Amino acid sequence: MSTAQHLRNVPIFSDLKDNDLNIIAEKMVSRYYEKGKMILLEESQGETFFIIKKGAVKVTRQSDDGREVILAILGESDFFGEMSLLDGEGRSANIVSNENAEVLTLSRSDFLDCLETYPKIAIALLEELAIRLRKSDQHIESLSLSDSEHRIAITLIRFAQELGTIRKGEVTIKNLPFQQDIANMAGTSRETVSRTIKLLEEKNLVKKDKKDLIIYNFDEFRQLFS
Amino acid sequence: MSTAQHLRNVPIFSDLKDNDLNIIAEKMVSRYYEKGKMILLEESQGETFFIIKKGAVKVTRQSDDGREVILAILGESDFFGEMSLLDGEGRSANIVSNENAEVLTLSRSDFLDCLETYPKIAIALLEELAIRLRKSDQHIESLSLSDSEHRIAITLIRFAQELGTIRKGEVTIKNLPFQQDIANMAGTSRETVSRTIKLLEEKNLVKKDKKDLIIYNFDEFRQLFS
DNA sequence: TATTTTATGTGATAATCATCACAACCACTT
DNA sequence: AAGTGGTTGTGATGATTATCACATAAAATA
Repeated sequence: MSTAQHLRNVPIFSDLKDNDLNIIAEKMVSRYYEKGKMILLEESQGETFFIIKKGAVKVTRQSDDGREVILAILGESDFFGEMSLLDGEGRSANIVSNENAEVLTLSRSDFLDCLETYPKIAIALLEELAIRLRKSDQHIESLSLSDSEHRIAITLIRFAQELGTIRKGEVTIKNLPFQQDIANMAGTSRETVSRTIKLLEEKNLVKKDKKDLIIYNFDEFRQLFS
Repeated sequence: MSTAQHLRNVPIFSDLKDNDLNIIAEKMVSRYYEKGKMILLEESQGETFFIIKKGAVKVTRQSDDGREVILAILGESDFFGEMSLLDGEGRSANIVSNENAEVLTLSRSDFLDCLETYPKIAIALLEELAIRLRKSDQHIESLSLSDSEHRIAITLIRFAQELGTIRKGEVTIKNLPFQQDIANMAGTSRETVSRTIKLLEEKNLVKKDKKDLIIYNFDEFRQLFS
């Protein structure tokens, strides 16, 4: 698939004419990262905008003693790196490839030019940031007000929404992330995730199937926990 | 002061020519809210963009059982309401006036027109959303990784940055919010806030002075807790 | 297949912190 | 000055959950 065709799937570019899309596509450069590689380092200067062509990345923040929070897991057609381009501050999060990943990159100046030249892109980007802000707000609420069972359930809901496939009300999360990663998203410990998933199984709300997790009744599950 | 002059102080409008500013100013309508009034209700449809002319508002989310999280406290020249205008979703937060407040409002269509007509506004707005997203990320990190003392200290730092005045490294937060509000921002209980501030006083890091709070050495304080 | 590494399950224990229950305090109002 | 409503201080208690310490399982590598 050509670069332009990939861009077509990215929400912020989907409004553009083929012609304009090609112009942008030509400015983009592909890069590859092996699993576990650091793509962006916290505190470094942000000079690049990234679009995920293939694979997935983790957006994390780390404390001095090495514990990490996972702010988000991004997948194909998602983008990142825009924040420090927009406000000029340094990076505030680390980005690590979660699988072998291929990304398209755009330089700072090309990115900013795009925004000036195509107001539609700026508006679509605003929309995307609003969605992310909304998710962050929910995340903050759940960390502040919920106990660990709820926080973990909400984290599973997030995964279901981003990576799940639905079949008659039953959602299957293929390749559920490691318990440690779930814990880092839910703001709890790995052991608590283990115990809580067992608990949810005992309540007949979910079932583990090898590397997958099935939520029997997604609507009910959401009702229960959010 | 005229409406246009007020707009001049709002970051997203500050790049405009006087002429354009006046055109926008004419479309805006003033509204007043007494202390404690609900300005925007969660779940209602978002149809208006607001700029705070005078006073302050709390951005909150509430759980079924009535507990609330404070996501932010906004003051003069800050704005809100843009999220559901941008992504078309319903409101995700409540907005309550924290003091008697006066706001300027712009209708959905006028707001969206602005963005189309003046790309500079869209870009400035992107910048502002990026800053907010960054703050949210920090908030999430602190809720996930820190104990209550750190979370409360970080909340005080947020207040110091938004409402504080500096004098030779010493920051005074005038009119420190109620302990209950601090607790709702820090994701802890009112009692813990009381005990923790006492603890910080015993460590000679801060001092209470009637309704104000003084942080003796702001840089050191930040170093210690973030 | 055997071996090593990585991930998960589970009990026991201790630490943190929310909650309850008041007392004390402060700022207004009457 | 006394009363009232809202805010803050503080002890006692119990619940939740992190942490430690392994056992088990599964995956990767030799």
